[in-house]
Amino acid sequence: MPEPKTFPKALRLRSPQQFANVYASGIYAADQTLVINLLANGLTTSRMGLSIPKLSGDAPTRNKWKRYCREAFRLQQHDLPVGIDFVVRPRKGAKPVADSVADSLKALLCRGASKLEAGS
RNA sequence: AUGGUGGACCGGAUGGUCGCUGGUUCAUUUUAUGAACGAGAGGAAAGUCCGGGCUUCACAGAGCACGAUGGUCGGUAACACCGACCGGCCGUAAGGUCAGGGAUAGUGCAACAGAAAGUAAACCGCCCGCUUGCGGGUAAGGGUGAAACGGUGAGGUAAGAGCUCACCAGCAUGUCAGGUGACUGAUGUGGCUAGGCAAACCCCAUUGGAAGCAAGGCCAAGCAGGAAAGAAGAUGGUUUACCAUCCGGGAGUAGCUCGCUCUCGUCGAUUUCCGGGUAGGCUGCUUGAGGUGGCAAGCAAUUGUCGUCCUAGAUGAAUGACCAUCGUCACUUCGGUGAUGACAGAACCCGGCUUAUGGUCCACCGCUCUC
RNA sequence: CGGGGCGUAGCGCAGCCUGGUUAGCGCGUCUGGUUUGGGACCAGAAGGUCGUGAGUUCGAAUCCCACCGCCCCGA
Repeated sequence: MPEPKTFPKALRLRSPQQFANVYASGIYAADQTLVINLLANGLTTSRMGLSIPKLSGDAPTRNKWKRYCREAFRLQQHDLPVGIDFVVRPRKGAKPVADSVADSLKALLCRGASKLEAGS
């Protein structure tokens, strides 16, 4: 029986306070596609927040970013490190492509998790 | 076939798997979780350029100021929108386009050139006089300019001139006919010339209260106040606390004045400055000038009536990903292969306008060729 | 949702309100002079769709309208 690949509200960051905490940690990882800020949350699951600025493009383009990021997290969530709050934002100038977003998310989270352990 | 003009429509369809948002029902039931069912971006959702609905501000009352609109008639909840018609301009035409009221209400503007740029004016020229350079007459001719105070002909004269006359153009004004009207057609009179720019100020007519769903209403939670400035009282009723009138101060009526409302008059309204708390939930929130089909009225915009349908409500913010079949397009070795797009994403809701953009169809016009 | 401002030479600005004759100023660039050479200095030159498109006017950077881009406020 495979684990359910859902994405309810409990797996999202929803308040300005949560976002501020993540940014305050100062730990991040980046590549050609994405930039991710991380913070250990002490829970058994990871939670994702999205920050798509106006510079990323017009409204349809920003929607694409959000949907690709959510899809990437939903489908891969059981292969990713747990107990992390993180905020995803697109790299300046990058184009929203589904495959590269998924690869980038996984690689950056693994890298960020090891950084968190090293820091603590 | 080719070039053009105007208009209408569409914005892929069906099924499956995994997700997301909110709705209804059921189950567990403290929050919540699960299951089933059915719903889930646009023609422009955009720009925010107009007009409304709705809500609040307490009165929306007057005058001034400020803004908007500007052919006529109609449509509409309303408009700067739409329809029909009238007039000017552009186009061979189909058609397009126009802030399209007023220049004898007033003030103003016109560089350079040119003699002169607006109650006209004499540079050259023409004519007369005296005389070798001036005085007078003259707007027919030259030249300048975007624009120069009507055109043609005849009379007239020293030379000329609407100086006079005829016709034409144009202006003002009256009558008749048609039209609801803008206006059109015909005709008379006047005086011979009145120029352009009001997207220059302005005048005229019509019209506009302001702010916006972060409006507004309800609930929960939470905190701490301090400093400075600061007006004028009087009379009457009279159970020393209120009421009434006058006077004065302040606030509101997002410009000013009046008016109106509220409030205070030393036990201190109010204003300014510093500091402190909250940034949660519910509601407004989707059934509406609503869509769609028939019939009727109207040239049309649109309206009436009957039937039928219920069709997004998010809030770190849903509407997505993959697969199959069909459709469409491109390439093609006719087996297939590839693409499935362009502009673009609801945030209180409608009516328009503007801008962006892929395609299909229809009607009409010009030219050439063929039958 | 509401309000305001800007766009002119490579850069920073003026001119716009009140339309007109060659669209100016500073820095920078180029050429020449001066110097052994450079800098500084002196002389001269080049460089402009006035954001885009329509309109009003004889004439538009200027007035009017629409659009594009950028910036800043308020709730």
